[in-house]
Amino acid sequence: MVTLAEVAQHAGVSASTVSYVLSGKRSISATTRQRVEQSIRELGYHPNAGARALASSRSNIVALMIPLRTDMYMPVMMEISIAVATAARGYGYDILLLTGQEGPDAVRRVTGSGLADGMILMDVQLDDERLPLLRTTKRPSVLIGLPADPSGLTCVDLDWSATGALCVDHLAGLGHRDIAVIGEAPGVYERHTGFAVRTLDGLRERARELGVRALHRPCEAGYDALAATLARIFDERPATTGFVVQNESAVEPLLSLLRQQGRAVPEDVSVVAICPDQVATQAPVRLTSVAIPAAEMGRRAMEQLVAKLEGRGSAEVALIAPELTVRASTGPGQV
Amino acid sequence: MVTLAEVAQHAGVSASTVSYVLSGKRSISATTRQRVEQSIRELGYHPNAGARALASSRSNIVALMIPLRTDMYMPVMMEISIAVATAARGYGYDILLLTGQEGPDAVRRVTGSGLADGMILMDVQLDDERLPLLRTTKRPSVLIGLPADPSGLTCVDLDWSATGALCVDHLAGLGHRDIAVIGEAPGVYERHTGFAVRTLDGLRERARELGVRALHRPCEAGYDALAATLARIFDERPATTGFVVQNESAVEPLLSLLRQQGRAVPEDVSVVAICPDQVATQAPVRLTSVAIPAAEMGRRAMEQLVAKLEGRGSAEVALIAPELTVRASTGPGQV
DNA sequence: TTGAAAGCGCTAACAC
DNA sequence: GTGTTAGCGCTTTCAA
Repeated sequence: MVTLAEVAQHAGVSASTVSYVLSGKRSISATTRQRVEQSIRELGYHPNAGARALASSRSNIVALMIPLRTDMYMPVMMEISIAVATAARGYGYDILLLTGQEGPDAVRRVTGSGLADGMILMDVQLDDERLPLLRTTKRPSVLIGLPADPSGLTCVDLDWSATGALCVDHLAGLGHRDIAVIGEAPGVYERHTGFAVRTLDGLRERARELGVRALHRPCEAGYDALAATLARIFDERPATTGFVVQNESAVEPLLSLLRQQGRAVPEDVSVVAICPDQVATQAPVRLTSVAIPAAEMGRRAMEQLVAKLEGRGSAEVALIAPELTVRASTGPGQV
Repeated sequence: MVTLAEVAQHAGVSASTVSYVLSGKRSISATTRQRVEQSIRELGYHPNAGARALASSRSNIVALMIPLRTDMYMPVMMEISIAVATAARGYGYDILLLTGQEGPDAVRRVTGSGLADGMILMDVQLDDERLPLLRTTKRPSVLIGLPADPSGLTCVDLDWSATGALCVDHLAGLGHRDIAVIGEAPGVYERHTGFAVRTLDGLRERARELGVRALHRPCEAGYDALAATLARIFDERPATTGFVVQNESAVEPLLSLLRQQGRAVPEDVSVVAICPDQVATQAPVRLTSVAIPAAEMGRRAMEQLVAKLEGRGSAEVALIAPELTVRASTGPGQV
């Protein structure tokens, strides 16, 4: 293993000079720099991460806590993770992957050991049990998601409440008066997962304002579960002409079933989805949808974290405005 | 920040004693151990990761390289990652998440800096450019996937070749003579991704042995792409009665289209899928399928890696035998 | 069963 | 612009 001292000797300079060439923390003459860089290349030197972390008390690692659950839509989680990791490398950080299984203990462990300089948390619940810890730790953190009380925390999230409202706006604007919401699995609401609850709240409030009826039904993954849910909906509200779907695994089954039942989309029934664009555009009917900007969320979370790590930036909530793209699944309701 | 020295002082013992209590590498009297553990708890001590890594030259971190691409089925990647991370914690390791974007350089960086003690690589191509490096590095690694030449490497994978053969066996056994294979996106084959190529090879060979005709068509994600692919297949081989699908995003569209065309599954046409059980059981027709044992692959990869890290275990290929579960999507072919 | 002490490789004062 | 050096907090001989 090549050490900094060996590089220094090879280049005929002192250890600190090599260190400063690497960090750029003080000016170095062009010739010295070149000599050092040459030696580094020739010897194949790589700075030792542990020694660096010990001496500088910075690991250049950021922890990312992902959910362990299987009722969340994995591609979105994955896209966020990849965006975080990619952005992190751009700032010189690596990502430590933590699953939610350790819960708050993981925060303590990572934070206490100096393993990571900061952390990003996904799958935030309204009353998340990790929050008290985050507020007291000196290590910076960023949430992807918005808890009930974000005070003292930095959060990045889609504005889910506005997303719900936007869906109603669109359908109501087209003349739909009876809307059904096909939601995430029941467990998601039972855990008080922020995005699902807020979407519903925003949607219901706007519906009330506009005098539209909104019926919400959670739905497990799979064709059969959706079939049952759909049957119940038409049973309770036969006049339903508009659907809002916030459940990726329900999208295809829904379209398929409506078709089988002879309900044409968008002539008889309109569907708005809250899902990644990829899902919306790959469905049998191109779906009018509010996109989930997974990559942007990941990227912005990392940006915020770096700002905090560098002493800039502070506790704040950054909500991304939802955008609804009209495609082929929505049309006029009753005239 | 609490240090080991402070704990030692508080407990009235030497630093080395505290260290040995923590590592268990030498016997400690019960009373001493209790005193030390008490102090650790009272002071809220967490060993510093950097110092540990520096002194022991082991970071207790394992790198996991995941693909950056979006044409792989994310839920499987995610499930593998979670299984790896979960297993890792059980062995006292944390996971460093690397995306494929840095390519071989990531291997060099992580390996050279001592950031990770070993690594696990996903999305392995037959002629993967990272392999030469892995063979020469002293740091242990495990591939999830099987390259063309696995010599000197440790690999864990589903036996994809046997998987392909198994699908043909099943369909041929039911009397189908004309089989169509709906595969992954073209790019997956163009990159020579191991699992896709091997599945196809195994399938074709068995088809030849059994005198069955097999037509392979790659397929991009999405409803429209599948519709085009399906049309071509029936155009070229109108007598096709059996399908093998190795493309999760094609499953629902396929069933939906067959239904629309009046081809009943399994009465007119049989479908075997190669996909996670979750996909197979949630489809509108419960699919006969060969499961992708994502969690098992992740767990076993981590097991192998730990074995190598501890000096046990060595280069070897561990193939998981495929299992075909008969469900409702396959039935007798022409009589 | 325990202690003392020499590093591990790097960073960042502090000197010049 | 560059060199010297004192740690960073832990592991692990060596010695008792």
